[in-house]
Amino acid sequence: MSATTARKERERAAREELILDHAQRLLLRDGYQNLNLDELAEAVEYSKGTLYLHFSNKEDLALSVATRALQERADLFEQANQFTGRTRERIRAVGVACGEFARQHPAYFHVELMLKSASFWDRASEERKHLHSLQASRTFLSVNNIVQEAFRVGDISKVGTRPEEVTFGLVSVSMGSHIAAASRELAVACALADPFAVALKNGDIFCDGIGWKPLFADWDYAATDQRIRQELFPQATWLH
Amino acid sequence: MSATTARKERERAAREELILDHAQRLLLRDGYQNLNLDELAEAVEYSKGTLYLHFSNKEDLALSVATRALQERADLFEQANQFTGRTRERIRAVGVACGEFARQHPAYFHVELMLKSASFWDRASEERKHLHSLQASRTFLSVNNIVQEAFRVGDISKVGTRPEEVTFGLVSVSMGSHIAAASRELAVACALADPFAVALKNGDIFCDGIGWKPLFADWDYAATDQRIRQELFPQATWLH
Amino acid sequence: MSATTARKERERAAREELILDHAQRLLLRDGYQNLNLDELAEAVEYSKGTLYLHFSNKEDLALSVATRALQERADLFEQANQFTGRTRERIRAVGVACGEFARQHPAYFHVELMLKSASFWDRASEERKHLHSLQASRTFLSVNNIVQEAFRVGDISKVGTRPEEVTFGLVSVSMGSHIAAASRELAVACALADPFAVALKNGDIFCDGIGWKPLFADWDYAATDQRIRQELFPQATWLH
Amino acid sequence: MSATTARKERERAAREELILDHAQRLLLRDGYQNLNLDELAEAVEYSKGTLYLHFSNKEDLALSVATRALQERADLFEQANQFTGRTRERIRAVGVACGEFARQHPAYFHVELMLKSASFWDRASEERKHLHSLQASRTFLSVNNIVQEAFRVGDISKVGTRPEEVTFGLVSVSMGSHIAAASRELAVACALADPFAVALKNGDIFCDGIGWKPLFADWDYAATDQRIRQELFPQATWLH
DNA sequence: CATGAATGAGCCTTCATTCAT
DNA sequence: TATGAATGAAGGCTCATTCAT
Repeated sequence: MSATTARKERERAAREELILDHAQRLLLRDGYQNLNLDELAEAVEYSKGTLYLHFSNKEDLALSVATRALQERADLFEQANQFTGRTRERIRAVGVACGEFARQHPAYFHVELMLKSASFWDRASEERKHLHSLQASRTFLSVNNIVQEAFRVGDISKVGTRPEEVTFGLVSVSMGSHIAAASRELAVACALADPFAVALKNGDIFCDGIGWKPLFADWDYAATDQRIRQELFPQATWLH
Repeated sequence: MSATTARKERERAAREELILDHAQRLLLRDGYQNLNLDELAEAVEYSKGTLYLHFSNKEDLALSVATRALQERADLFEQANQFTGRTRERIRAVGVACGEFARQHPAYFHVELMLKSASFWDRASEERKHLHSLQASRTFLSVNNIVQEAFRVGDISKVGTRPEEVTFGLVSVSMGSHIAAASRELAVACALADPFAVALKNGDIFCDGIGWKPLFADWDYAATDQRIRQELFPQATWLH
Repeated sequence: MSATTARKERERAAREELILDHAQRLLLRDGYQNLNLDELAEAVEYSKGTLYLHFSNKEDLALSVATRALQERADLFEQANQFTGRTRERIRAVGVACGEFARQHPAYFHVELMLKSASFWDRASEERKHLHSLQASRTFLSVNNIVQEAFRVGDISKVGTRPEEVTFGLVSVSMGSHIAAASRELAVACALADPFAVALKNGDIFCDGIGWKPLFADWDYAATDQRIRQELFPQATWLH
Repeated sequence: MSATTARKERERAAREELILDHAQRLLLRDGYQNLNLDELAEAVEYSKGTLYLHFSNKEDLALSVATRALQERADLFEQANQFTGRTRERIRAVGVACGEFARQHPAYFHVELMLKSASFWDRASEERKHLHSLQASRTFLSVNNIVQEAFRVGDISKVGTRPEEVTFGLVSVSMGSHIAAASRELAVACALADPFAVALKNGDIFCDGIGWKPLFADWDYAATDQRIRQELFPQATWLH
């Protein structure tokens, strides 16, 4: 690849990022159906035709937005996987990463749910669809690996339960908490102070429920949180 | 009211149900934005104008679909509330009711999430909006009342936790589980046998996690399930 | 005709008047195209079907409104024709009648202009169309008769001008003045105090212009006005 | 601006004129409410979407039609204002211009009246509304300036009458005559030979009526007409 | 005769996608 | 390669008219 070609490729990638940035903003504001390509083109200061040089259609574009967010999520999860300590500490690191992600992508789950619409996948390109499932796998495996390790080392000893069931439970609690927390009405009715902290707390309860050692009461998780903060998210100021 | 008027009223109500049935089907298949009133009219075999005799606009119609489902859910929850026994048995009855509901409304949570779309509530009639929040309250209170009772009688003794936080957790686990279970990919990856049973199991784990007595291991919940089945859902054949 | 039939006929006529009253009100408020038969039926407290027992379609209804107003106008004009005195006094009586009519039918000319829409006459019933032109003739002749008389007795002696041209001029001045006066912008720009008086004044100027005797300056028209008021509109309190 | 941009701009303006031409034709034939954008798009041989690249909605389009005609009218009036001579000669030039305009826009006044419909102005763009009132002012001032000059130089000496009242009268006579002349029935009843000449004649009568010197009988207005014809409308063949 | 529920053609407007330049 | 003018199908909503009761 010549130097010129390389530069052009870099410029192209940068522009794609720019498009995705604005598309994400508009998607979160308006939802998929109300995403207007005229407005997007205006926002990125490129023509509508140029958008189509990057994405073969609107579905493709939206899927890319979701995939990019999912990739970020997977990156954070894998980063959290580097955390050393007991398995429950490590799954906690993933929980913190998940919260951090939710803080940066306030309505990610709504975008994700948008993708469930059956008619959606018909028109997206195969390549984009593949990329998406790749990131989904990375996310899933990050959690599942820790759970399997927990079973292996005896931190979880629940008989009659497969690791995947625990992983599924963790995913459910996390996703459910973030979606429920995003509901103004429910958050008000329950007088939630910090909608992000609540997901972590629900995760704790779930882990205690399956007897994942060390139990919340038996360990200084405040100290663990401090380590997570220092080692994984040193730049973040939001973790208390 | 004359006999004729009464009959007409009945026919009107029946037709409204018919419209809602088909609207629900199309909503689940296509999502709100792709719901096509022409197609709906065709499906119910009434004219488009007739749809507008029942609902003042598309938003009103979709909201009615969600409200009707939510009402059914609230009915089941209140019915479950009649169940006698320990508080954890009673919350289990609600969990069973929730599973029953999910079985009958496979994608209810997606419809519910659709309503979160900001622009949605602008055009629906005040009456329909009121009806919806009414049913939402009934659902919430059904759970919250049991949780409060559990705190009162000492079945839950977790310090530093308010009843509403527990309720919020239960809602999160339940909703998260049903949404996650509806995701084909995840269900396959986790090799879930029964997607509805998993929500109940996650609920058990969560309740154990907060130390809601009697814990799962300390009680014959199979017997409780049998009572629930007999007393609340005698007609249902799906409870194992 | 039996007594019962007669009573029914009276009731029918009364209802038709009621319909026309409300239709006129709605026509002036909304214009023809925005006239809504649902709203009209609601207003008259009869069903939409009943409207169609009186009028074969919407055009027919609107034409009837216009015809009824025109008939009132023709009645007033013929009444004014009874006024005794010089021909110019008599045409003044018609002018006063015209102003009185305009006061009672603030936007009559707009309704009349509405009827000019070419496509309008296609669907109205022949009978209604005939009735309309009948009233139009009565109006025209009321004016034209006086003008012819003025030529005959020498009150107008303009050579090279036919009576019909004068009549046409009078109609133009009157209609133009009332329409122009109904235009807020123009009325404000010209600082018009009394939009109805201005039509009369323009008529005076026009009559003076053709030398219709006695000229405005040569006669006590204030006294004439008083007579018109007493003899033709004794009940009206608005004539100054 | 590059040559290409300039050419595109020209083409755009030309197409806008084309749209307005057909829109005007359809408006006069069908009225505003019956103006069908499908038919218009068909007529101009551009797509409906293209219409919306020029006009933001139907109201905007119709207003533009009216404004364009009004602008032409204002241009003619200001051109007539250049005419030199006695004030009454100059107002006659405006009258001739008005007749010329009416000849080219047979039903202009109906379009103008259409704009009076209350609901009309709600949706048109501010810019178009501003343009319209601008042209309306130009038209009004063209007449009013001459009238004021006539008062100033003593050509009109009618006491107790403000210039604006005279202007209002002239507008009324002119508008009324053109509207009345457009009415087939009335024109036939009055056996009008030339419906455009009659407006001029009514204007003469009105001017004589207020004593605007030189009176019609005291001046060779045929010669004035000839000068108007030569100086203002040399290309027109219709002035007799 | 009177009703009013039901109809369905019709219309304005939007916006994803294309393609000539 | 990048553009943006042009497209035209699609969809929500209205309302005059009909007709079974």
